Amino acid sequence: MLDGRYLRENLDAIRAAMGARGAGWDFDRFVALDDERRRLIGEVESRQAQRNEASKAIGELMRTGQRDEAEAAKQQVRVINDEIAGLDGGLAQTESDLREMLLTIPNIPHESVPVGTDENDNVEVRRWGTPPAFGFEPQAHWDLGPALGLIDFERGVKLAKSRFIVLGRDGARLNRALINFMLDTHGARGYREWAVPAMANSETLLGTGQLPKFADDLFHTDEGLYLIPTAEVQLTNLHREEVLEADTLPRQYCAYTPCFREEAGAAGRDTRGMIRVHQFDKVELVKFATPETSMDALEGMVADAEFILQQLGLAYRTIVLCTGDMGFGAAKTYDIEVWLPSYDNYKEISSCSNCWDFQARRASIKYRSPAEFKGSRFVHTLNGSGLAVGRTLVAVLENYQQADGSVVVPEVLRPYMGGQDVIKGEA
RNA sequence: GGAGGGGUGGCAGAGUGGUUGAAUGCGGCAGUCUCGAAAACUGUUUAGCGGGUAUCCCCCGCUACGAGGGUUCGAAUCCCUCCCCCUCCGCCA
Repeated sequence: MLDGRYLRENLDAIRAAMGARGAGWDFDRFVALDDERRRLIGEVESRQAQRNEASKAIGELMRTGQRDEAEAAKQQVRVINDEIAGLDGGLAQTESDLREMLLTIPNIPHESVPVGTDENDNVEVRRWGTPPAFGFEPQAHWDLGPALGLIDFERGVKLAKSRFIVLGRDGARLNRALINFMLDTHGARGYREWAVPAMANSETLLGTGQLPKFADDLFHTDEGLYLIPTAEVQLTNLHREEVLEADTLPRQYCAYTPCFREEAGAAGRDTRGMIRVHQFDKVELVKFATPETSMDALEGMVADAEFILQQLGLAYRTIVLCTGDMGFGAAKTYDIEVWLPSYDNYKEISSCSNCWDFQARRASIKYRSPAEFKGSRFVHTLNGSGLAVGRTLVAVLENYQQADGSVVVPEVLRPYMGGQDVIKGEA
């Protein structure tokens, strides 16, 4: 959510920013609603002041026994109250319209973000590693995984529905090894670990921006709860409606959770394999930072996510998303893409964003620094995958496969696999 | 799930319809004292919104005592619904 006052005072700049994003928004309606809102507030408040004054006087009249005068005054206040009620109705409607508008306007791109219309305008910033050269025809994970008994697509469908998978044997162990490796690695680099609910309420989803605009992407229960699409939701909302002390910033959090996505509108995309499924595991990174440091914090977070891939020896490239390709709440986003032989290309495995004060304003997450300023200010929130575990598992299988159909376990994972160095099919 | 109790400022805890945004205590901040600190004493200490001035300095007003509705001239105080917490019972990993 953007600040209504800031919006009002920077209409032209924000109009241009939304143009760069390719996001349509009715600025004229906003201005009209905002003017109307302030006019009504003025009217309502002046009458409320009258009423408070009169009520106080009535109390005095009652105490001194002037009943007739009191009754007359009461009648006057009733009239005022009727007026207030009438104005209030209009004000409530105007404010809810306004709030709805503010909740659906996307974030303003940071000045360092390249302007563009879609993913073709994203800019690669670096590459690391070399895609493996196989002396044989490499298999895609959707062939390799089932052959080794690691991934079972059919049973995933049997247990739930399509786009759910089952991991078996060393697939399950490798998945768990990746989770533990990622958590331990980030933990050693200054991220505090949390375990959070896999379900969240609507206030929480509103705070991070999944609601109200993207309800179709979420699974929900008939009790009004939603399955989380990412731990970002929970880690960021840990501090919803809180004021943090500046000397505790930046805060760096991480958590492993399953993630659930309806993937409405993704029919036909990535249908093969486990690249796009309804449930996957992810280790998430979240930071709370001051406005002065948040851009550096973003670079650091990207480096932390990249470090996992470096440790795993997986080739990747990092790109910065252009204005037209960024997510709703992001001011700047880097995607990290890992090399996947089956795609003969790089495929997204992490997305790290600085949301600026966009989520903080929605969720009311502030910080105070008495030595620097009075009161409190909104923090900046950042989030990034560190990494998507399912896709990492795919990348390990495909990049580490051998001519005989086995898979070498990356060295850093072996301690998490009981020393196992190769994955073979069942004997 | 059943029965009962309760949700007030950073914390503790008063307040059951009329200058109560809210006593008191603790904590925090500032000052006096001190070489400095402690103690003591004095003062101060919520947030959001609207307007003025103008821009984070102050002034005026409105709103907020779990959330939402209602009664009333007026509600932290009365009524209804919901949420949450505590105690006991039941159930359960």
